[in-house]
Amino acid sequence: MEREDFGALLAQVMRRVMDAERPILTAHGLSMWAYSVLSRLADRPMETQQALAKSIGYDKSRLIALLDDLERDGLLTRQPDPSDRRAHTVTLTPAGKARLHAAKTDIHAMEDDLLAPLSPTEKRHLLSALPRLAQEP
Amino acid sequence: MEREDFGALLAQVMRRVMDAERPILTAHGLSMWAYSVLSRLADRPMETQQALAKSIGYDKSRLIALLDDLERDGLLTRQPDPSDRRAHTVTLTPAGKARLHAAKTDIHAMEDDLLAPLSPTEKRHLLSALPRLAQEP
DNA sequence: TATTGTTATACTCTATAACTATA
DNA sequence: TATAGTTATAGAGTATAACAATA
Repeated sequence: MEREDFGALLAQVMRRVMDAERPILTAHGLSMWAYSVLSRLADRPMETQQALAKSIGYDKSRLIALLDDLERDGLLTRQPDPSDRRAHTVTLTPAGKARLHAAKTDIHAMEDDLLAPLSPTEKRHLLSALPRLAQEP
Repeated sequence: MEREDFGALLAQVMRRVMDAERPILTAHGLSMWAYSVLSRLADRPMETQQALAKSIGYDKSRLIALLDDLERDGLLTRQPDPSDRRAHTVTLTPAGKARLHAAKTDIHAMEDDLLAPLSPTEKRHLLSALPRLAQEP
């Protein structure tokens, strides 16, 4: 086998990143999925919970309990859409933004540490290549 | 938030790769973990099952049933180490090597496809950077 | 006593299908 | 009828502890 699997390499790096991320998120009172939800809502509110679930690759039924917790903690709000009262718009609260920002700061510091072995050029190439690989062509 | 999380990017790419890998492995009669075991054994046999479990990030207790299946299918053998009869050396059979090679060929083709949007330089940088990020410093 | 492979068991995560309320 | 959110439940995946054989 001439070359190592790209997927296997990704998995190994992923494992390292997640192992380093878990304690940071725990310290901020967030699970991995909670962090994923808050991150997704940082840019703009989501019109429906279903769209939110799909965009982070989560199941709409599992999302309920997660949103319940985050809402109870005051990190986000669910508001029925006036034009379609079945749908709920999910919005980050100021407290949610603050919590996210605090966690993200620590995570970025950890990631910078992890990426330190790379040269600036490599780092730049990596961070420019990954987004293109992430989305369907 | 100035930049996207490295971890989030990795997760997205990982999701794409795994979605593309699953049907290929199924076609070759392998689960993700089975493929991981065979890949790990490709270079050289493992002296103990415990070492094998650790090196692929799996649980030693869960490994049992997986090895049972792979052994029953004739893809690998477990042999008690003569010097320590508690330990079992796990070795790939010719059939195991053939199955792995067939699967790996298809997976590499899929990966080449997935990496196609990158320039040769980017691809080279990526495949050289990941192994260094994969291992602890 | 400690370790390897193994088994049993409990726990978490995930997917599926059904229910309600709106449309 | 179809869809958004929700609930309930079954199944897969995972972790933990305990056991027998060997060191």
